[in-house]
Amino acid sequence: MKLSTRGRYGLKAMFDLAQNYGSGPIPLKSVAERQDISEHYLEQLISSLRKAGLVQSVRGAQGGYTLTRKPSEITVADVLRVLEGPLGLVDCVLEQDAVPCSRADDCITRVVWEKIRDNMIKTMDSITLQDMCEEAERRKTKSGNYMYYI
Amino acid sequence: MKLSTRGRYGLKAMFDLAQNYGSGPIPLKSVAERQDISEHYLEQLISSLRKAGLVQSVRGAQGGYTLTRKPSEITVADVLRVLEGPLGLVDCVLEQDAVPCSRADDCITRVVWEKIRDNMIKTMDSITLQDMCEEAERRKTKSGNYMYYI
DNA sequence: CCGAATTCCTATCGTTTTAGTGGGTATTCT
DNA sequence: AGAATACCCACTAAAACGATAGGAATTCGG
Repeated sequence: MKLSTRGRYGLKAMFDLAQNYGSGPIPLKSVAERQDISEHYLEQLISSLRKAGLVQSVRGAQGGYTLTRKPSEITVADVLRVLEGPLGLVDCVLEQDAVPCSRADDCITRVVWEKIRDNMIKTMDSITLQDMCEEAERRKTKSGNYMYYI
Repeated sequence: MKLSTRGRYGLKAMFDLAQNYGSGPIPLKSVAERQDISEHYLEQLISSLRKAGLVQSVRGAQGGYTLTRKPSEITVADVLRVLEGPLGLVDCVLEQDAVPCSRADDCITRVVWEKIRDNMIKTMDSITLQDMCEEAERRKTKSGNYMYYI
């Protein structure tokens, strides 16, 4: 029931771009270093994100990636859908292209998976990259205050 | 982000035992047939469930498995914990034995995974095998009524 | 105009996990 | 005795995972 590294790394990268939103294109190398991810592997993930329209790229020296929308307009669900595929814990209740099982009509476990999926999506939809940046800000402030006490 | 067949088949099997709760030991063969699962494979799953104390077995002819608690006292989360391991979408926020990452202190994505985990568990904790049996009952009744209209 | 920085692309690969199957032994009921 | 059942350990084919390899194309700065 684990997320793959695609989703984990991808969200980290998107969060990084959100934190640097407004500073022009961010080279992937710096994202990879800050987030401690293999740059080459991250390339593949960001490629998916670009094709999905969540980021845009500038090629050549001084190039890099930027979010195509404001951090407040990109949710965790948006990112995970691109990198992990349609959301849902089992194939028969995916948001998109669900693969129905033979006994879909009277399958009770299916009802369970649907409930879990809906709750999961609700949570993922409710968190934006902006929220994550604000949380990071709060923490920075906290530890900043802490410094004054030393 | 998919559940493995362990969790899927296991919940089906537990639901089957719940529907037959009170009818003495249910042979695995019949569960496997009704739920359309390889009996030999299901053996391995039920073995985990037995060791975890969710079912008990009676050996020999006319033997089989029964739930150790009432269906109302077994939740979906109970079953999935046994078959899928500690709940959580990423290793660093598992309920049990979480594997902290290097930057656990200021990892913001971690906060996101925690929220998702908590919501998922809340949902899974709220659904019992009893609930599933009642849902099945409702459907049976419905299709029964439907027959009268033809 | 050159060279460094960067995105972009396709292929390959070792490891781990998954979803079983095989081939039995032990126990209990009829 | 014989059938039905639980129980156990090993094995395996296929898929998924998490990269790595090796470059081509583009763009900026000096």
